[in-house]
Amino acid sequence: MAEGSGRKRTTSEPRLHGEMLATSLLAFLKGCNAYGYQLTQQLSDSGLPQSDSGTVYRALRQLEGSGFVSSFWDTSDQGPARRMYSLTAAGELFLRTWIEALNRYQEVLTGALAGFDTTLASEDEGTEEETP
Amino acid sequence: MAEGSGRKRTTSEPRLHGEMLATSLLAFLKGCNAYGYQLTQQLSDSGLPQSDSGTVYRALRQLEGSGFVSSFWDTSDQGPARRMYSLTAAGELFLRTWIEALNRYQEVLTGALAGFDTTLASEDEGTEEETP
DNA sequence: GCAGCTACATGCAACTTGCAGATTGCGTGT
DNA sequence: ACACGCAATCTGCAAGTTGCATGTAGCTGC
Repeated sequence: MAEGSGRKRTTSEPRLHGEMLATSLLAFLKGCNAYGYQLTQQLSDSGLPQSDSGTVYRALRQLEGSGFVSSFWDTSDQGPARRMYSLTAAGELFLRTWIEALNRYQEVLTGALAGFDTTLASEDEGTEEETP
Repeated sequence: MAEGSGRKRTTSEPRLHGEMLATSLLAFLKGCNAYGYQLTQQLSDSGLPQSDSGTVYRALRQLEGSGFVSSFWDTSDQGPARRMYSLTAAGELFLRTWIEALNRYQEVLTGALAGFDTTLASEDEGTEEETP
Protein backbone atom coordinates (compact mmCIF):
# COMPACT_ATOMS: atom_id res chain seq x y z
CA MET A 1 0.00 0.00 0.00
CA ALA A 2 2.97 2.27 -0.18
CA GLU A 3 3.65 3.04 3.39
CA GLY A 4 5.84 5.60 4.97
CA SER A 5 8.85 5.65 2.74
CA GLY A 6 11.94 3.92 1.66
CA ARG A 7 12.78 0.73 -0.06
CA LYS A 8 9.77 -1.50 -0.10
CA ARG A 9 10.39 -3.63 -3.11
CA THR A 10 11.14 -6.85 -1.30
CA THR A 11 9.01 -8.77 1.12
CA SER A 12 7.85 -8.85 4.62
CA GLU A 13 5.52 -7.33 7.09
CA PRO A 14 5.00 -3.68 7.74
CA ARG A 15 7.70 -1.82 9.60
CA LEU A 16 7.47 0.96 12.13
CA HIS A 17 9.02 4.21 10.98
CA GLY A 18 8.57 7.94 10.73
CA GLU A 19 6.73 9.87 13.35
CA MET A 20 5.24 6.79 14.90
CA LEU A 21 8.67 5.29 15.43
CA ALA A 22 10.03 8.58 16.75
CA THR A 23 7.23 9.05 19.24
CA SER A 24 7.41 5.45 20.40
CA LEU A 25 11.07 6.01 21.19
CA LEU A 26 10.26 9.15 23.09
CA ALA A 27 7.66 7.24 25.07
CA PHE A 28 10.13 4.54 26.05
CA LEU A 29 12.60 7.20 27.09
CA LYS A 30 10.00 8.77 29.31
CA GLY A 31 10.15 5.70 31.48
CA CYS A 32 13.92 5.59 31.78
CA ASN A 33 17.05 6.34 29.84
CA ALA A 34 18.13 3.79 27.31
CA TYR A 35 20.44 3.16 24.38
CA GLY A 36 19.73 2.21 20.82
CA TYR A 37 20.22 -1.51 20.93
CA GLN A 38 18.01 -1.74 23.99
CA LEU A 39 15.27 0.34 22.42
CA THR A 40 15.33 -1.86 19.34
CA GLN A 41 14.63 -4.85 21.52
CA GLN A 42 11.95 -3.12 23.53
CA LEU A 43 10.21 -2.31 20.29
CA SER A 44 10.36 -5.95 19.30
CA ASP A 45 8.71 -6.95 22.55
CA SER A 46 6.10 -4.24 22.53
CA GLY A 47 3.58 -5.74 20.14
CA LEU A 48 4.16 -2.91 17.70
CA PRO A 49 5.30 -3.62 14.17
CA GLN A 50 8.97 -4.42 13.96
CA SER A 51 11.49 -1.84 12.96
CA ASP A 52 14.93 -1.98 11.44
CA SER A 53 17.78 -1.28 13.85
CA GLY A 54 19.50 1.05 11.42
CA THR A 55 16.35 3.08 11.22
CA VAL A 56 16.18 3.23 15.00
CA TYR A 57 19.70 4.57 15.29
CA ARG A 58 19.06 7.19 12.66
CA ALA A 59 15.78 8.20 14.26
CA LEU A 60 17.56 8.73 17.56
CA ARG A 61 20.16 10.95 15.95
CA GLN A 62 17.42 13.00 14.35
CA LEU A 63 15.59 13.35 17.60
CA GLU A 64 18.80 14.59 19.12
CA GLY A 65 19.24 17.07 16.30
CA SER A 66 15.75 18.34 17.02
CA GLY A 67 16.53 18.69 20.70
CA PHE A 68 14.01 16.11 21.84
CA VAL A 69 16.59 13.78 23.35
CA SER A 70 20.16 14.17 24.53
CA SER A 71 22.91 11.59 24.59
CA PHE A 72 26.23 10.72 26.16
CA TRP A 73 28.61 7.81 25.89
CA ASP A 74 28.31 5.27 28.65
CA THR A 75 31.44 3.20 29.25
CA SER A 76 30.69 2.23 32.83
CA ASP A 77 29.69 -1.34 32.03
CA GLN A 78 31.75 -3.79 30.08
CA GLY A 79 31.12 -4.44 26.45
CA PRO A 80 31.13 -1.91 23.64
CA ALA A 81 30.38 1.68 24.60
CA ARG A 82 26.73 2.62 24.60
CA ARG A 83 25.24 5.90 23.57
CA MET A 84 22.71 6.59 26.28
CA TYR A 85 19.71 8.72 25.45
CA SER A 86 17.43 10.66 27.74
CA LEU A 87 14.30 12.65 27.07
CA THR A 88 14.52 16.43 27.21
CA ALA A 89 11.81 18.83 28.29
CA ALA A 90 11.23 19.73 24.66
CA GLY A 91 10.87 16.07 23.84
CA GLU A 92 8.28 15.54 26.51
CA LEU A 93 6.35 18.56 25.34
CA PHE A 94 6.44 17.26 21.80
CA LEU A 95 5.21 13.91 22.97
CA ARG A 96 2.23 15.46 24.73
CA THR A 97 1.35 17.54 21.71
CA TRP A 98 1.60 14.50 19.52
CA ILE A 99 -0.71 12.51 21.72
CA GLU A 100 -3.34 15.20 21.47
CA ALA A 101 -3.15 15.11 17.68
CA LEU A 102 -3.27 11.35 17.87
CA ASN A 103 -6.54 11.48 19.73
CA ARG A 104 -8.12 13.45 16.92
CA TYR A 105 -6.77 10.99 14.44
CA GLN A 106 -8.19 8.09 16.36
CA GLU A 107 -11.55 9.80 16.57
CA VAL A 108 -11.61 10.01 12.81
CA LEU A 109 -10.81 6.34 12.41
CA THR A 110 -13.07 4.86 15.05
CA GLY A 111 -15.81 7.32 14.17
CA ALA A 112 -15.77 5.82 10.69
CA LEU A 113 -16.04 2.28 11.92
CA ALA A 114 -18.83 3.16 14.32
CA GLY A 115 -21.08 3.37 11.28
CA PHE A 116 -22.38 6.82 12.04
CA ASP A 117 -25.56 7.42 10.03
CA THR A 118 -25.16 11.16 9.75
CA THR A 119 -24.97 10.74 6.02
CA LEU A 120 -24.05 14.42 5.60
CA ALA A 121 -25.56 15.37 2.28
CA SER A 122 -24.58 12.50 0.05
CA GLU A 123 -27.06 12.30 -2.76
CA ASP A 124 -24.51 11.10 -5.26
CA GLU A 125 -25.68 7.88 -6.83
CA GLY A 126 -26.43 6.19 -10.07
CA THR A 127 -23.11 7.02 -11.63
CA GLU A 128 -21.25 4.84 -14.07
CA GLU A 129 -17.84 3.26 -14.01
CA GLU A 130 -15.92 4.44 -17.02
CA THR A 131 -12.76 6.30 -17.73
CA PRO A 132 -12.87 9.00 -20.37
CA MET B 1 11.97 17.14 13.71
CA ALA B 2 12.45 15.36 10.42
CA GLU B 3 9.19 13.63 10.04
CA GLY B 4 7.97 10.87 7.85
CA SER B 5 9.55 11.63 4.56
CA GLY B 6 9.93 14.02 1.73
CA ARG B 7 11.02 17.56 1.34
CA LYS B 8 10.95 19.30 4.66
CA ARG B 9 13.50 22.00 4.21
CA THR B 10 11.23 25.01 4.30
CA THR B 11 8.87 26.13 6.97
CA SER B 12 5.53 25.53 8.40
CA GLU B 13 3.52 23.26 10.55
CA PRO B 14 3.51 19.51 10.40
CA ARG B 15 1.77 17.83 7.53
CA LEU B 16 -0.26 14.67 7.40
CA HIS B 17 1.21 11.96 5.18
CA GLY B 18 2.10 8.33 4.94
CA GLU B 19 0.01 5.70 6.60
CA MET B 20 -1.84 8.17 8.75
CA LEU B 21 -2.96 10.09 5.71
CA ALA B 22 -3.90 6.92 3.88
CA THR B 23 -5.96 5.54 6.74
CA SER B 24 -7.68 8.86 7.32
CA LEU B 25 -8.76 8.81 3.70
CA LEU B 26 -10.05 5.28 4.07
CA ALA B 27 -12.00 6.36 7.13
CA PHE B 28 -13.64 9.22 5.28
CA LEU B 29 -14.53 6.90 2.45
CA LYS B 30 -16.18 4.53 4.88
CA GLY B 31 -18.82 7.17 5.46
CA CYS B 32 -19.54 7.89 1.83
CA ASN B 33 -17.85 8.04 -1.53
CA ALA B 34 -15.89 11.16 -2.28
CA TYR B 35 -13.36 12.68 -4.66
CA GLY B 36 -9.92 14.08 -4.06
CA TYR B 37 -10.67 17.75 -3.81
CA GLN B 38 -13.47 17.07 -1.37
CA LEU B 39 -11.30 14.84 0.79
CA THR B 40 -8.63 17.50 0.88
CA GLN B 41 -11.14 19.90 2.31
CA GLN B 42 -12.56 17.40 4.77
CA LEU B 43 -9.07 16.88 6.06
CA SER B 44 -8.68 20.61 6.52
CA ASP B 45 -11.86 20.74 8.56
CA SER B 46 -11.15 17.65 10.61
CA GLY B 47 -8.74 19.11 13.15
CA LEU B 48 -5.98 16.87 11.84
CA PRO B 49 -2.75 18.35 10.57
CA GLN B 50 -3.08 19.80 7.11
CA SER B 51 -1.95 17.91 4.08
CA ASP B 52 -0.85 18.89 0.62
CA SER B 53 -3.41 18.30 -2.12
CA GLY B 54 -0.87 16.75 -4.43
CA THR B 55 0.00 14.28 -1.72
CA VAL B 56 -3.67 13.45 -1.27
CA TYR B 57 -4.14 12.69 -4.96
CA ARG B 58 -1.08 10.49 -5.04
CA ALA B 59 -2.13 8.69 -1.89
CA LEU B 60 -5.49 7.91 -3.45
CA ARG B 61 -3.86 6.48 -6.54
CA GLN B 62 -1.67 4.28 -4.40
CA LEU B 63 -4.61 3.08 -2.39
CA GLU B 64 -6.26 2.17 -5.63
CA GLY B 65 -3.15 0.32 -6.77
CA SER B 66 -3.28 -1.65 -3.53
CA GLY B 67 -6.93 -2.49 -4.05
CA PHE B 68 -8.16 -0.60 -1.00
CA VAL B 69 -10.27 1.84 -2.96
CA SER B 70 -11.78 1.88 -6.43
CA SER B 71 -12.52 4.86 -8.61
CA PHE B 72 -14.61 6.00 -11.55
CA TRP B 73 -15.08 9.28 -13.34
CA ASP B 74 -18.14 11.24 -12.33
CA THR B 75 -19.38 13.66 -14.94
CA SER B 76 -22.97 13.90 -13.74
CA ASP B 77 -22.58 17.35 -12.23
CA GLN B 78 -21.25 20.37 -14.00
CA GLY B 79 -17.69 21.50 -13.64
CA PRO B 80 -14.57 19.48 -14.29
CA ALA B 81 -14.93 15.72 -14.08
CA ARG B 82 -14.36 14.20 -10.69
CA ARG B 83 -12.68 10.93 -9.93
CA MET B 84 -14.94 9.38 -7.35
CA TYR B 85 -13.46 6.95 -4.90
CA SER B 86 -15.16 4.28 -2.84
CA LEU B 87 -13.87 1.92 -0.23
CA THR B 88 -13.43 -1.74 -1.13
CA ALA B 89 -13.82 -4.72 1.17
CA ALA B 90 -10.05 -5.07 1.27
CA GLY B 91 -9.78 -1.44 2.23
CA GLU B 92 -12.18 -1.82 5.08
CA LEU B 93 -10.34 -4.87 6.31
CA PHE B 94 -7.08 -3.01 6.17
CA LEU B 95 -8.61 -0.17 8.11
CA ARG B 96 -9.75 -2.49 10.88
CA THR B 97 -6.36 -4.14 11.09
CA TRP B 98 -4.71 -0.77 11.24
CA ILE B 99 -6.91 0.38 14.07
CA GLU B 100 -5.91 -2.62 16.12
CA ALA B 101 -2.24 -1.84 15.63
CA LEU B 102 -3.01 1.76 16.46
CA ASN B 103 -4.43 0.76 19.80
CA ARG B 104 -1.17 -0.89 20.76
CA TYR B 105 0.71 2.18 19.67
CA GLN B 106 -1.51 4.39 21.75
CA GLU B 107 -1.04 2.15 24.74
CA VAL B 108 2.68 2.64 24.46
CA LEU B 109 2.36 6.40 24.31
CA THR B 110 -0.22 6.96 27.00
CA GLY B 111 1.37 4.29 29.16
CA ALA B 112 4.52 6.37 29.12
CA LEU B 113 2.73 9.51 30.16
CA ALA B 114 0.93 7.68 32.93
CA GLY B 115 4.26 7.50 34.71
CA PHE B 116 4.39 3.77 35.21
CA ASP B 117 7.10 2.85 37.70
CA THR B 118 7.85 -0.61 36.36
CA THR B 119 11.34 0.45 35.56
CA LEU B 120 12.16 -2.42 33.24
CA ALA B 121 11.87 -6.17 32.85
CA SER B 122 8.34 -5.95 31.54
CA GLU B 123 7.94 -9.31 29.86
CA ASP B 124 5.12 -10.57 32.06
CA GLU B 125 2.21 -9.25 30.10
CA GLY B 126 -1.34 -9.30 31.29
CA THR B 127 -0.50 -7.04 34.19
CA GLU B 128 -1.21 -3.71 32.65
CA GLU B 129 -4.05 -2.49 34.77
CA GLU B 130 -3.91 0.93 36.29
CA THR B 131 -1.48 1.27 39.14
CA PRO B 132 -3.03 2.58 42.33
C1' DG C 1 43.31 -17.43 17.25
C1' DC C 2 38.49 -17.59 16.21
C1' DA C 3 33.64 -17.61 16.36
C1' DG C 4 29.74 -15.18 18.24
C1' DC C 5 27.50 -11.64 20.57
C1' DT C 6 26.86 -6.66 21.69
C1' DA C 7 26.45 -1.95 19.99
C1' DC C 8 26.69 1.49 16.73
C1' DA C 9 27.16 3.34 12.05
C1' DT C 10 26.82 3.92 6.90
C1' DG C 11 26.22 3.21 1.56
C1' DC C 12 22.96 2.56 -1.76
C1' DA C 13 18.71 2.00 -4.30
C1' DA C 14 13.90 2.56 -3.93
C1' DC C 15 10.63 5.30 -2.37
C1' DT C 16 7.80 9.43 -0.50
C1' DT C 17 6.73 14.18 -0.06
C1' DG C 18 6.34 19.57 -0.24
C1' DC C 19 6.06 22.98 -3.29
C1' DA C 20 5.25 25.09 -7.54
C1' DG C 21 3.24 24.95 -11.76
C1' DA C 22 0.43 23.09 -15.64
C1' DT C 23 -4.03 21.65 -17.42
C1' DT C 24 -9.01 21.48 -18.22
C1' DG C 25 -13.98 22.95 -17.56
C1' DC C 26 -17.40 26.08 -16.10
C1' DG C 27 -19.44 30.57 -14.65
C1' DT C 28 -19.44 35.60 -14.13
C1' DG C 29 -18.51 40.21 -15.33
C1' DT C 30 -17.46 43.74 -18.82
C1' DA D 1 -15.40 37.79 -27.19
C1' DC D 2 -12.33 38.15 -23.67
C1' DA D 3 -10.25 38.10 -19.22
C1' DC D 4 -10.53 36.33 -14.82
C1' DG D 5 -11.27 33.24 -11.09
C1' DC D 6 -12.62 28.94 -9.18
C1' DA D 7 -13.04 23.74 -9.18
C1' DA D 8 -10.55 19.58 -9.83
C1' DT D 9 -6.78 16.83 -11.14
C1' DC D 10 -2.11 15.81 -12.31
C1' DT D 11 3.10 16.13 -12.62
C1' DG D 12 8.36 17.56 -12.22
C1' DC D 13 11.86 18.14 -9.27
C1' DA D 14 14.79 18.46 -5.19
C1' DA D 15 15.18 17.17 -0.53
C1' DG D 16 14.42 13.84 2.51
C1' DT D 17 13.46 8.90 4.51
C1' DT D 18 13.82 3.90 4.87
C1' DG D 19 15.07 -1.42 4.17
C1' DC D 20 18.70 -4.15 3.64
C1' DA D 21 23.24 -5.43 3.72
C1' DT D 22 27.48 -4.62 5.35
C1' DG D 23 31.30 -2.72 8.14
C1' DT D 24 33.48 -1.32 12.37
C1' DA D 25 34.79 -2.27 17.13
C1' DG D 26 34.98 -4.43 21.97
C1' DC D 27 34.22 -8.23 24.86
C1' DT D 28 33.45 -13.42 26.14
C1' DG D 29 34.09 -18.33 25.80
C1' DC D 30 36.62 -22.03 23.82
